[in-house]
Amino acid sequence: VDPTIWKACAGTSVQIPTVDSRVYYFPQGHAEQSSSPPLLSPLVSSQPFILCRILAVRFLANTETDEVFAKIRLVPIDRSRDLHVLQPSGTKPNCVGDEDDDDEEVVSFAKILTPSDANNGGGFSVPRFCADSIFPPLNYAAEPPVQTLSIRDVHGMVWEFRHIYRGTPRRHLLTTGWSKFVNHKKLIAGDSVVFMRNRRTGELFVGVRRAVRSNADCGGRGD
Amino acid sequence: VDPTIWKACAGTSVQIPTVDSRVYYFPQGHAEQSSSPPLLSPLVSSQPFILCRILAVRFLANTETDEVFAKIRLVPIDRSRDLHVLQPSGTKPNCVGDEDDDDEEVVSFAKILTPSDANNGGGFSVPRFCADSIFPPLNYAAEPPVQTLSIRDVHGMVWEFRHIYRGTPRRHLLTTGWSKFVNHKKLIAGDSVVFMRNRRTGELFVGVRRAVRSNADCGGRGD
DNA sequence: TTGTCGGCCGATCGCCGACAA
DNA sequence: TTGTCGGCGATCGGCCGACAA
Repeated sequence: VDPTIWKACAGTSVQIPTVDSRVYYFPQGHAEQSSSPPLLSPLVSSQPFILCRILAVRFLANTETDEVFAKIRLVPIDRSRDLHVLQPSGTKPNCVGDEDDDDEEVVSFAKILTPSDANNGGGFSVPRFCADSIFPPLNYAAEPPVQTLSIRDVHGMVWEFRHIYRGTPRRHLLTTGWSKFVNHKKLIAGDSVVFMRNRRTGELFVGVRRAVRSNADCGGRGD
Repeated sequence: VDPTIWKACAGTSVQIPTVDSRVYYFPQGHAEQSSSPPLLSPLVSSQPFILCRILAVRFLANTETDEVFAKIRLVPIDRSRDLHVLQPSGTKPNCVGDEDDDDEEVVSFAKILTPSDANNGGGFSVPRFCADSIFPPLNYAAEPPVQTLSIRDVHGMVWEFRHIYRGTPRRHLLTTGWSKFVNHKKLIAGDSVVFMRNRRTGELFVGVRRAVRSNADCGGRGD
């Protein structure tokens, strides 16, 4: 996944350290968060934290859920032992050297899906700011102003959406194509979509953030 | 899976040897047919065939495809080494001692699905013989004669079908419920369904046989 | 006897403006 | 500005008899 798109999908609360920077690795925290706890030697897991150098960072996305995550390869600074570490998105090692490398070549906008966006007649209310700053300008002379957007997801798959400006009062909507997207990505109210535009090329991208579900939200809906 | 139901699903061309009978095990054939070739010691795989005794037979069904298969545990007769062997349905070891244990407590009928059965308006043409010999008799005094059949698949899941006798000329059809079954089992024209009735209890069962697809049939339809 | 077709009816999908928060 | 609602037209699923193989 392109790192800039990846960062826009992950959001600004996620900071990934750069290669060669130094971080503290917390074995305990890694074991608690990982679905498949890492195999660590007792020597490693007995330490509360270990100063490491970052060898490599890979920006990835889950094939099924579209959720972004990074694989960060660490090497202890006082030892030569090599570790593979899976770093869940939304968390980060405590960075010692933190470099902000924001070139802002991608502008993005995120919206939490309302029940109407996720459930009802297959439409999406586009906030005015998103339509103005992300989508190509409509021809407002036309009646109604309408265009078809081709938007790439993190896998490179292209989705088409009918973008129309209508209703009284006027508002921006995504209609045809939206419902298929929601169903395919299994989005529900509370999840977020992220629309992005590359400032240079004008290319559009769409990402997905799943809502953090508390146990209470998980009832019913077994399939 | 109940062995009698299993056998009806597999069809008469499949013969599974009984426990304690002796068979020849062909390592080469096993390796060629298995999707995950067995790990065999060179001593075993270098032999063309090995006389074995059958320790245990388990009748199973694939959770996704409903296809039946058996796990047969063998032990070489001249050695004490123990092997786990997956026996694909539709093939069999060459039986030395073959016992036919058919008590015929289940009567079955198989039909290859026509395009109309699989694709069109959600109906299934029930061959007269199947309706007469497998399904409970309809009340032909009613207009139209109709009943709801509750039929169990190999996993024990119950499916409901509306069985009606109508049209000119009259014929047996499965209507409501059939389409859901076809979609859930991902059946296409050329596949078969097997209807079974337990003579003693009258209980109904339904099984599925996938058509053997040549490479030419596999084009398109990627999902 | 049974495979396929066109007709037709009802359910669902999804686009729409109205309205209010 | 935008979330939700009811209306309604188009589409689709699926039940039907006709007809022919």
